Amino acid sequence: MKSNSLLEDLVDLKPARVRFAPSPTGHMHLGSARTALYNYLLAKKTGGKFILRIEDTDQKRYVPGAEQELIDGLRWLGLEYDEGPDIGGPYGPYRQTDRKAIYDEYIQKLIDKGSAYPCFCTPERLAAVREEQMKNKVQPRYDGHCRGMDPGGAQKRVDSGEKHVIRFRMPKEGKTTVSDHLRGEITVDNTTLDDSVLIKSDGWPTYHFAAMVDDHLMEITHVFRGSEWLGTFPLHANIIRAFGWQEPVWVHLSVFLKPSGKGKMSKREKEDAIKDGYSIFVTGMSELGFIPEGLNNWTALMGWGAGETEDVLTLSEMIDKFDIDKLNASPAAINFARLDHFNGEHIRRLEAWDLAKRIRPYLEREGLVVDEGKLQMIIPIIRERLVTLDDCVPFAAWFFKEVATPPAEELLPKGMAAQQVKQMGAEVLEILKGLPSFSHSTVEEPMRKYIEEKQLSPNQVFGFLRVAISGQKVSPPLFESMEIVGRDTVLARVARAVDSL
RNA sequence: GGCCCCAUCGUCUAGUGGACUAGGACGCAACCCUUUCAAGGUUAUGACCAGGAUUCGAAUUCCUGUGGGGUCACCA
Repeated sequence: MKSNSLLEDLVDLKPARVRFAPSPTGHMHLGSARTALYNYLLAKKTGGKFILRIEDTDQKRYVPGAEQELIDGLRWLGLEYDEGPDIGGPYGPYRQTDRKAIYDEYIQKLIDKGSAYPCFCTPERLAAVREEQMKNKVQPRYDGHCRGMDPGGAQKRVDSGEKHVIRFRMPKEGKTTVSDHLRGEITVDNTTLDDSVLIKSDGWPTYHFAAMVDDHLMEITHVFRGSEWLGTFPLHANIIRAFGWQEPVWVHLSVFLKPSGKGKMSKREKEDAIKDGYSIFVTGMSELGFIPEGLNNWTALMGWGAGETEDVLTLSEMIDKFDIDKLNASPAAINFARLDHFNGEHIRRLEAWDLAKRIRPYLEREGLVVDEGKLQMIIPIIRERLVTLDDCVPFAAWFFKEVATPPAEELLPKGMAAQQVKQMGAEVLEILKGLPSFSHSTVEEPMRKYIEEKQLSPNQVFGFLRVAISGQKVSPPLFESMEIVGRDTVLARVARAVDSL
């Protein structure tokens, strides 16, 4: 519920305890990155705590290495957490599989209160019931077979080791009203709610139970989660109310849609994204040359109206501006072109030494031996040309390796014959050789003078030199490049080009 | 299909009854700058889903429809 009463503003500014609670079942998705970011921003904004909790109660879906990837992803994004499985904290443990005793204790409390009950129905019976319901066009729901069982008798069967689950005893009458910070109040008829499973027959809790218990015990004040939880929101509220606990502020974030805006990313779109040089996973993004500053900025603004004008924001500016009242409830289509824009902007804002450090791996990945001094000199002439870090390869790789003699057709500027170019090259070479010093400023002037004398266009002379020296039609600015590769290399490559014509 | 959520330029968004001739950003187009590619600068195109209702006045409130999304597990 949007509110700007003074009282609620003050409440919002109390230090928040927020958590990012992923399950280690695969790669870290862009949507997760945004959820983590919003959590982080609110924690920093209010001077609160950002917590990482691993929700790994489903061993069937457990993916080895996924937890580490999550942690690495968070660190890479710059979203340091204050409490988590690998660093500990006063509310631990932070991995749900390490909290089994806690869930056992709390489910017993719920059973004792009469708000939960053991259910001995077999999966086969449940499937049959569901099938029958579907056939009769009624909504598939648990039929309450074990709901009315005598607690003492049920307990005996449990004690004897009979296989069972624990279900929530959902109120059968009335309505449940829940409140989402972005959407206001949502009221549903309790008849539409189900007696959901809280503890599975393997003894582990479901999300519904574990997350509610943990959020309470960890004193979570705000829950950011995807809108896919809206359907089970009333269930969660009822569980919390059955315990008599206080609810956190709920913020259900909208989902990311595929670029067309029609539906969420499918397998097909994920493959298309890869083909286009993008990814919907955080780790993929870093390999593709995106930087955390750019990625954070991009995801932050999908679902958040940060301001009227300035869109390029650093993490600390985001903390400054962050406001959960400004979050948007409508779904947002992924727009990779916008990511390019933010990434380029943030690359240009990096300190030269920082950019050099970040670019180096992409060059080395190409098998190049990168000289630090040279790299430093290259930064100023390529930085505004980079959209992603790996764009440095086409612009800068040639500085660090031998380049093959370009084919004649590449060497010839438009509308010039080979003989003419050969002569031009020879003349230019002579001028270059005669220069007392060799820097971008001492080279440019004589070159321009030559162009004027010969009534040539800059394109003709510079184009030839560019290809002769870099081996490419596109390069960073010519004279700065010449200075960096050095006089000897320039002379040798120009001479070689002239000879080849 | 039931239930729930959402609805402003192609996309992300600003907008909380009059300051809206609806603002910004990305993209697209044009021009300027220019040795290539960029970056930068200037300009242009471009939207309140539809219909009712409330009101002196609606992008903003309400209703209906339509469209889109989510969810209906012993997954999270």
